[in-house]
Amino acid sequence: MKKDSRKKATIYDLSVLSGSSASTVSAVLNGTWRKRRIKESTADLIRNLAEEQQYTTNQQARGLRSSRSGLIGLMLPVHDNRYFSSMAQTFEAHVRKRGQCPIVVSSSRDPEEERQTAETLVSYSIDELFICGATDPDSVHEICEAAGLKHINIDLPGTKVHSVVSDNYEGSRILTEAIIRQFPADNPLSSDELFLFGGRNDEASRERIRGFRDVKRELLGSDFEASIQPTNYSPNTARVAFEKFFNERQRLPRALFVNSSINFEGLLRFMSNHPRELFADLVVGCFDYDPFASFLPFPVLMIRQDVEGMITKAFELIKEPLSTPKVYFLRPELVAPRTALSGPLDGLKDIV
Amino acid sequence: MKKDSRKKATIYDLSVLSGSSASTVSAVLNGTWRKRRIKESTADLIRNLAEEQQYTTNQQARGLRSSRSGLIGLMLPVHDNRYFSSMAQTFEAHVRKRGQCPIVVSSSRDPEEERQTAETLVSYSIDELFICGATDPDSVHEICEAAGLKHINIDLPGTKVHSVVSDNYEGSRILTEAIIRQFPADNPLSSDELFLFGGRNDEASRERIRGFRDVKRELLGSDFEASIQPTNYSPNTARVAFEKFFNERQRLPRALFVNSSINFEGLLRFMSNHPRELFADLVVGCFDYDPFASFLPFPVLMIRQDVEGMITKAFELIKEPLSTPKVYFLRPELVAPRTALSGPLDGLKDIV
DNA sequence: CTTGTGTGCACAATCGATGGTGCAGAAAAC
DNA sequence: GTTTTCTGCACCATCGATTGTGCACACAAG
Repeated sequence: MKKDSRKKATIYDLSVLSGSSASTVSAVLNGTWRKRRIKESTADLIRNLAEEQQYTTNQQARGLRSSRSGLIGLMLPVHDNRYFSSMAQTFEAHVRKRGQCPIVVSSSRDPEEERQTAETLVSYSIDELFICGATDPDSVHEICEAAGLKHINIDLPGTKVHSVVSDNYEGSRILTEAIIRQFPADNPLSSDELFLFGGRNDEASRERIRGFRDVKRELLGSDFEASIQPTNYSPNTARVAFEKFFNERQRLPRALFVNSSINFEGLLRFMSNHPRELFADLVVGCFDYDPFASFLPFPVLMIRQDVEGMITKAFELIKEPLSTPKVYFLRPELVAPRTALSGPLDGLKDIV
Repeated sequence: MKKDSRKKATIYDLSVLSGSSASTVSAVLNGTWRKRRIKESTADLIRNLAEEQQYTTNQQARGLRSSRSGLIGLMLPVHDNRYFSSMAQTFEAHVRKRGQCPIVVSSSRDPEEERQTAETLVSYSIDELFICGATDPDSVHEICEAAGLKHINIDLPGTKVHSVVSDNYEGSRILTEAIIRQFPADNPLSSDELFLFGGRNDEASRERIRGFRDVKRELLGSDFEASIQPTNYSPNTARVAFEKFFNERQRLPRALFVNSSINFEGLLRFMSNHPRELFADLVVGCFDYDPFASFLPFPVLMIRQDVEGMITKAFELIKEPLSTPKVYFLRPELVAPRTALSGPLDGLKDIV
């Protein structure tokens, strides 16, 4: 029987019902009651009433008082992509395990939007912020710093706090080498037949390009300026780049290093305008893993970044007092063509 | 010059600095100052100070007082899937446009977790809740109702408030028919060669199954009980179902209707254990669109649900006073094989 | 010079929880 | 029987904003 079934019960309601003070109710319900020497029986009474009244604590009030909220934020560039959505999925599982509330927000890789998003999150007194793939992590840092908000960089490193990123150089080397080895000895790939499309001037792309170039030089003897075709992380810009390439030479390279599944979608758009024969002998390496992409008609070598590892490491590091900011590298994994890996969804129990 | 550059400025700080009262500062900063007949010059002064002090309003305090938070929630089954992640992406764009803060949370299709998630969101006084793909929307409704929280169902309908869902029956008919027409007249598909895998006993699956059966009977003359193989929304359960089918008959059906891209991942897992020749003549229809899936080696017909339309409609409906709960159907779209559609990411400005 | 009408703002209660402090009564020590 | 030590809890300020109310002063009307 709620007094007013319309509005939520507060500790004051329970205080009246139980005959104790609001502070006693509060202590009982937030677990500090032993410290306050509340009788077991009083606690029981209050807990029962709370149950009966369907009491839940008002987190805004609690947060206001304690300047903490129980919210843990993850800032992503975008949602709609298997890499970032698995990041979100994995992040949520970790936060839930700690009994807190995950809040995932995207900021479109726009530095201004990143800052605004951070400001917004700060204004809700979130407890920690995981900054994933931010274009300008350091200015997000300033905002967090000013608010005394713990934070950490994932995927793209910053210089002000610890970062957890993929070992993009090594991953890129592995991928580039695998692409090259995909070709038979009697008809090997030559340097001018392997191009990298996608990415932009961020740390990840730079490292991948470096790995790509190094391996090309080591295994194919040389590289050349035009083998890198940055397109930004946009499907459409990538599509345009492929079209342009194709229009100029009437063919695609024999092998492509595609710098993210988002750019790979640009290749798909290109493909939809061209006959499938054009891709019969193509070999693609993609820095990112997408299960469907792995089964395309041509060999697709993929790099799966260690999302679970990054999140785990980030959770460890975020609580550490900041010494000098370090960057932790996690080695990503090469995924052979036609491979369906399990993902964060497999951790969920099957509901029938 | 902040007084204490460490802690955030409050209206009281600005009140001291400006020589006005806190209520004046508050009114100026939240826009109600004209109503309160504050002088333009006072307002200017305060706004400048706010800027200077990098004031941002504490949303917890504001929310506590006004029992609103500016947070708009979206509850998803899972993140890691193109359908739901595009839902999140689209939702965010809409919420941002309204100047509010999106918060996206997943609840694993677990009714208990759905309820808990709803409780949590309620305790943060979120302003509206979009319930997407919930297993038990009606008990989430109870929670929202009790808290006076506006809410709406998306993707899977409830009976207590308005719902916006795909026209699954019609979509399924379109898809089934397209699968059948994919086969040539001289070697047409027969009823016993077309199976539906995936889904479970939810409204969407039931409607899709109904459409599937109706079209089979209309175009192929008959249907049979075993043509439906529910597997739950789990990649692995789907894989097992395919394995079982294959072990029993040493082949796959000529054509498959796969009831969600999640189940399609189960087919991928099956594929990775079998030679590609096995799939040379396969035709797959999938209820969900994924750009990479569309380019697999065999023809993949896909249904793209109108995410943008659903979100838009949901935003319209959620503010309407509740008459009798209605279900709004949005017709999904058939996507031909090898089609790369643009998505919510294309709306973002290109940052270089 | 008084009454009336605006203008421009300050005051104070309030939202719901937290946590420091203090106090009454019981039990234990002397 | 008095003093000390525990128990068990109540009181109250506080977090930072919002908002209804009221008041002082200026100016116009009568």
